[in-house]
Order: sequence, then C-alpha cells, then structure tokens
Amino acid sequence: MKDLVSRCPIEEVMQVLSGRWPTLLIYYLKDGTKRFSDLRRDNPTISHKMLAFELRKLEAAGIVQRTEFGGYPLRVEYDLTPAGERIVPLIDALGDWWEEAAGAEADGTRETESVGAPQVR
Amino acid sequence: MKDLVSRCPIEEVMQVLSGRWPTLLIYYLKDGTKRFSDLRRDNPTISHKMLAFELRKLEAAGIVQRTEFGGYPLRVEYDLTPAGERIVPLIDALGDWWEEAAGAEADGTRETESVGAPQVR
DNA sequence: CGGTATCCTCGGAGATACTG
DNA sequence: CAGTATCTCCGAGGATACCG
Repeated sequence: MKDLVSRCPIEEVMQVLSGRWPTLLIYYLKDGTKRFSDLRRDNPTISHKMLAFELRKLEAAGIVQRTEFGGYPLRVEYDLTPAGERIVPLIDALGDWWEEAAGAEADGTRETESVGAPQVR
Repeated sequence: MKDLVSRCPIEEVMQVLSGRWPTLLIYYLKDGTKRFSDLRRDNPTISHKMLAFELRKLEAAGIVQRTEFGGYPLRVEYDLTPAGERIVPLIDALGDWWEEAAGAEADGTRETESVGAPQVR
C-alpha cells in the first residue's frame, strides 16, 4: 500500500541505512575514493547487483558522490559527499553505544525480576 | 553464511535497528510504559507476530524492558531500559541529519506533500 | 570495468488458530 | 490479553549473462 511516505525523518533515514551494506559501504568510503571494483574487494560477500543497487540508493540519499570518467574500460569513482561525511560520527555514536550497552549488560545489569508474578512456564 | 559474527559494533547495532519497526517502537516507548496492545494500536500496520518478534529482539539487545504481571487476562508492560533511553538522542541525531541533508540537497521537490487521501476512519 | 536485465530460489513476514 | 505455532506467499537478493 505505499503508505511508506514516512512523515517521520527517522523512518526515512532508516530506510536508507537499514540492511547489512549501507553502513559498511559508508565506512569503506570513509577511507577515501573507491572504485566499484575496490568496494567489491572490500566486501567480498556482496553481490555485484546489490553493490550497484546500494550505491545508487546512497547516491540518491545524498550520501555518496558518483563520478564517471569516460574511457575504456570504464572508470567510476565513489566518494562520500560532505553530508555523507557528516553522518559518519553519528553512526559511530551508535557503535559506541552498542559497545557500552553490550558491556554493561554482560556485567551485572541484567534481567527482569519478576514483579509480583512468578511466571509459570 | 553465518559469517555474520559482525566483528564490528556498527554492524551489530544495525542488525537490531534495521527495518521498519525497531526505531518506531523505541519512539512509542519513549512516551512511557506501554502494553502489547498499546503498541499494536500505535502501529496499526504491524502484525501481531512481528510485534512480538521485534519486541523480543529489542529486549535481547537490552533496549527494552519486558515486565510480566500474572493475572488474567495477562498483562505485560514494555519500557525502555536506561540504555534504551540513551540511544534515543543518537537516533534523533540521524533524523536531524536527514532533515538537514535532504533539505540542502533536494530543496524544491521534497516536501511532505502528499496526495492527501486522509484515510480517516 | 561498471551497470542492467533475467531468472530463480529461499526466507521474511502476513493470516489464522490455538494456549495460558 | 500476550504469545507461539503453522501454513502460505511474495519479493529481496543471488547467479548468470549481456551491453557500453
């Protein structure tokens, strides 16, 4: 039904960042300009098709800049846009949160204590 | 397959936050304690099964606290854990980034326009 | 080399029904 | 009311092949 108009900006970013590849690609691009084949080498398990698809998605989102040079064989380069670079620390923050949360949880901060109800089962 | 050990914390958070529901549920829980049926009402389009599944995922990630009260009919409450509350501003930051990035880039075409169709009920 | 089109499969997710 | 189990179906995504 297409109600995915996502009035909420968070829903919209998540549509771009969700999945296994977007954040990974952003991270490899953080290191600098990469060609299509470089990214394939960085991510051996992504399929040719998916890489192209994800890159187009990131490009449409304004995160990635695609630059095509003529010639033969073809040569195309990918970089983070300024906006793309600005999102990196935000993603980092999530990673840091995870490390902290995971560590805290493994510690002693654990589970639920039954509140007045011995859960049978 | 199963190489998803995700040595990278970012890959791991994204496994939890990816998809349509996780961030939405976190947002509804931000408002305070909610029961299973409250969350279904908040998200009319999520299926019963998926809601249960996503909640268990968030619980396992230490984001959501599940509290079961005995009695009949059953009563279960969901809250954000402290860690869950700490992740909220990080997600907000992504939303802010999106608004800024989207605005800067596509300025004209991109409003909240919608063909209307206010599906009331 | 980078990208697209085609086919095909596998599992994500909805509907339904049942239990506590 | 909250949760699980079963069945089913659709589409995301892999493999392959071809074009610029």
